Amino acid sequence: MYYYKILLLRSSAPSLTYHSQHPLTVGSAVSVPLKTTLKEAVVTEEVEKPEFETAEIAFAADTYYTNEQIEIAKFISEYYFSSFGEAISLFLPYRRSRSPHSDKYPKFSDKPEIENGIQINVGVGTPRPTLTIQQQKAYELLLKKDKALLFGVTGSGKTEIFISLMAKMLEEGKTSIFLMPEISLTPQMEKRLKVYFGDSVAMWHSKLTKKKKESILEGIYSRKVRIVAGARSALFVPLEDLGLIIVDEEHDDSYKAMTRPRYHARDVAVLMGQKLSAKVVLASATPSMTSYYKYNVVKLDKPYIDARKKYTFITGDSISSSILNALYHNHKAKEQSLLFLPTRGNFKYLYCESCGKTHLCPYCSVGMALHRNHRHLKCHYCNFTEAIQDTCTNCGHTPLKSERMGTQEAIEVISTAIEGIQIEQFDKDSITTAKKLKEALGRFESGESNLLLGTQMLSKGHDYSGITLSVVMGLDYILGLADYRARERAMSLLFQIAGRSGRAKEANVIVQTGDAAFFKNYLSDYELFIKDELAFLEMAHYPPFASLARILIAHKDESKASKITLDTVTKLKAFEDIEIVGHGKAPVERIANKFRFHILLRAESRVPLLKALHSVDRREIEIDMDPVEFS
DNA sequence: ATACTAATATCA
DNA sequence: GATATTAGTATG
Repeated sequence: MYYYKILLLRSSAPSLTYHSQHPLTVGSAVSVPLKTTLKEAVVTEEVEKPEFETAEIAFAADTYYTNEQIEIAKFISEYYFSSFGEAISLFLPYRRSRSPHSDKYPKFSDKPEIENGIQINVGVGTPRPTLTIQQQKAYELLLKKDKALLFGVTGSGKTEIFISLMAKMLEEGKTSIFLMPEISLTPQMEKRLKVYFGDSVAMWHSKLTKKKKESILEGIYSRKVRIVAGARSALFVPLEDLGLIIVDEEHDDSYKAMTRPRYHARDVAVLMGQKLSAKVVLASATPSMTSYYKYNVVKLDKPYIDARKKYTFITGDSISSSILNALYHNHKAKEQSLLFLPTRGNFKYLYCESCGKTHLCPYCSVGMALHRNHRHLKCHYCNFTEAIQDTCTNCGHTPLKSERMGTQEAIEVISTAIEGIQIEQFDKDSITTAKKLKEALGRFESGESNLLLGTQMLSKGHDYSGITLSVVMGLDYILGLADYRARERAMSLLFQIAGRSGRAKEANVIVQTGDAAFFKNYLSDYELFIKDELAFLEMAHYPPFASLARILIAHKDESKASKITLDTVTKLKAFEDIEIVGHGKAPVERIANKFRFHILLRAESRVPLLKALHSVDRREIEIDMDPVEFS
């Protein structure tokens, strides 16, 4: 009889011991009886016969998790504070060879052309895009590096480089993973990749049907699929001989998982590359401060000088007459426009209409939030509270504004003002399915609609070549968020949205902000912004110059939530090498009838943070390492 | 995580 | 006192 410790998938239960008639290998996927049902689990360790009675492992699947997968899952569970069962569930297991007798599953170096009698797409026939001199240079630089950040403005042709790299991998008998931040971006990319890779490429994301997933997995197992492209979850597919991981739009916060395990796909990709000796390429037109600071930067310049955009800065916070005017004239000229509004959040911040500055906490250099009950202002970091201000501390302007407009309202205003304008609403509320996305983009491309109006969704990757006018609203709101990356978020957003327009023709960009000087400074050079911002982050002790963790406490009983928060803070105070930046009610005080509190922690490096956090009782709190969301 | 059990609140 | 709701605990 053999005894094994097993861990339940998608469970935070501790490891349990079961027995088996037959020997099993560590990593094997198994099914075990627990209470009344069968559960999926993983064999993690062989052990001696224990004191207590054990149940028998029901059956072993023909799939298994590799040592590397187990190691990475261990890292994820320890670093991001999830159970191992939750972490390993991210991965899809490999499948054992179906032919146990001819058990030579040759590595590609042996005889790459034929595998189980199937001809695989290899080498010679792989078509490749023609690269410009700039692209070729970047491509060759990337080939030499284990990991690097490809920094290239929109329209500089990063995708051709990705395709060349993946083609190169294909020729070497290696596979590739290509990550993009949003499911909605996959159809467009699929079209481009299929041209070069045909059936060797498969698109993967969490919304695929079970059937579709199975069919793709079959392709992966049979080595027909050699490239998997898709959203976050594509990082965990069981590709053999992985040679390359590309993380496109690496600055995008969608790579950070918002549910447990709260991992950051970009960071896990880098770790995975290291573990599997696969190349990692991060890419963006507006790289994150962290990646720019941490990795080798390969710059990709545009083959021509981009002088096609004219920026106009206006103040205000609503759809003003100048915006309506510009939209009207563009519409009259039978041209297409784009209008951006930030997502409507739950919170309002005080800002000055005149100079654009947000009213800041005197201790934290973050925006003071106007509280729901409207009776006071509060800093979400240190809990500092003060009376509502009426006058701008920066320029003396009175009164301060706190209004914000949502997409729906904007559409009403514009369609009333401009007769006959067809507006395409482009946000999470209206674009709920791939079909709706396709239809909306289709209507816009065909010219059926004239104005694309939406939220962050507009900034992500879609190519709207015909746009000649972009209006960017609400940047002041983003600048004023209680988030140490508020400036980065506002700046990258502006660059991303501006990058969507004027690809084919000359374009106007209207930017509504009270702080035009800040944006103007950097319009022609995002790298200059990065350098200045990094200096700020270093001075203010924020990542990448410090490590952050956020603790979330949610409980139906407000006093209980408060007590857990305070107890945790007390425990953490014993650790001298970590700093409790602040604690108190979370900006969104109540979700799903639960009261929410939070604690923000900071340390020089991740090590003391992890040490302290592993010592506290984690049953009633949720730990978010390297947080990107503070609501 | 989830099933099960003990503890406690709710109600006629 | 019976039942509904919640808190606590063991699972092999």
